[in-house]
Amino acid sequence: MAAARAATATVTHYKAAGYRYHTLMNVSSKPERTRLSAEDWELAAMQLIADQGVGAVAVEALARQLGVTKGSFYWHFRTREALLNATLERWEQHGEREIFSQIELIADPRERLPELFRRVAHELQSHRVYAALLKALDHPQVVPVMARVSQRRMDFLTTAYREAGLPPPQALNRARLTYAAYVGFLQLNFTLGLPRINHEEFDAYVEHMIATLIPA
Amino acid sequence: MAAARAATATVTHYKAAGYRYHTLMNVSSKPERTRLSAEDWELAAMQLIADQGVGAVAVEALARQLGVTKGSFYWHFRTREALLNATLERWEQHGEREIFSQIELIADPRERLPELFRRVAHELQSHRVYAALLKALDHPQVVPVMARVSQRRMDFLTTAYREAGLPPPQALNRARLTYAAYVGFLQLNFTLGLPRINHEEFDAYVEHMIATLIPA
DNA sequence: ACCGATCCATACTCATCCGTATGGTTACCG
DNA sequence: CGGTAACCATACGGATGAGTATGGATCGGT
Repeated sequence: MAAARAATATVTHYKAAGYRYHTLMNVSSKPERTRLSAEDWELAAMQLIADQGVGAVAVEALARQLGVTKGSFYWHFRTREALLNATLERWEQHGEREIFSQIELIADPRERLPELFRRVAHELQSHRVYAALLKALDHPQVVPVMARVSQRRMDFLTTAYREAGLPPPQALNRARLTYAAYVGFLQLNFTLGLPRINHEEFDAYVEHMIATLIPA
Repeated sequence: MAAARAATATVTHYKAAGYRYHTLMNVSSKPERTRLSAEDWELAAMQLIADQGVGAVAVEALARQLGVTKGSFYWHFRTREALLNATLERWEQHGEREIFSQIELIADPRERLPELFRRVAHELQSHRVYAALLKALDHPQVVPVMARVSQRRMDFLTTAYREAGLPPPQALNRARLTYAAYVGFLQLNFTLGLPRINHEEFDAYVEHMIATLIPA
């Protein structure tokens, strides 16, 4: 009765850099399962959030996807809520280093903002979790996380605009405008699929953003 | 056994202008129920969407709020999906006339955009449904509606920017940027509650938007 | 080789919510 | 005033998903 296990196989870990690797690529042979850890559940949950939103994080569905049953889950986590919190916290930690570490290496403050825009624009796959979390703000667990993350990013933008020459009050408003444009863009694209903008036109849009929002 | 009826009373119809009026304001007296129509259910659903999102539209919850039972609902609608579709369609119809009818009366194209910005900014209560619908784009029923509405608004913005003097390609990109800023602003405010911006500072932000996005 | 700790499967309970069936009540019309 | 259609209540069935109980399997250390 231990069949129906290698059914849904493709796991494709979210940034599985350096983690334990027991993804099963084979089609219908032995599942070659390793035992799972709490981390595995969190990563799978994160992937699920990116693909289908926070609401899709159900323990039985996750268990099927990982090739186990609920029994495993409730050993690692006390409740579904606990998994969500752990996953969100992991995302918050991991996500901070993603952009800021790279950007702060750019010496010239004038070049920092355009470069930030271009990089963010071309790394969209990494922002799918953020977009999914935006749509889940009615869920009380995600609100504080998103509030912290958004605040930090806004602060970053504000100082960047100041360093680019804007007087403080304008810098704050420009940061608000920029961040709102970023958030809105996420929504209007890979959640709503507005007239699927193509590559070169997208680049033109990014350059237009830079020209409009960043002071010469 | 017909008690537990005047429990949840406050209905506060969404724009109940000219509709049948059987909202019960009294606290604990007779509910003075009139019989319901399909329209009543749609309005209540719309209110619920604005308050708690699309996912909260459950027929038994709605029935409780309206002081009836499911039996009523399934007389007016074949299914829950049907109610959602009807509600969304009603919103789409009703929402179109809301802004455009007023704005197109403004003769000078140069004044049209700033005026649009100011009005939209001060009528935020009316955009709560739109914000809730943005968070429900994983729900297949809302996607086509939002696609149509967003496309129409984008087109409106694009021609407005052209009339304000921008060359066509720039006008399109500026419209994209503006609309993204609008959408993002909705998210970051009454779903996420970022540092609750106050009134005068908010006006300053709107003027900053106008100065930044609208060509002199 | 054994044994305790770790990990997982099976089989439940319980709550929620959509939808159906059916009979009762209220309004309206001739 | 009587009857038909519109409206609603009650009581189901069935599906889903969270959480619990408990015993079996597996791993690591000694």
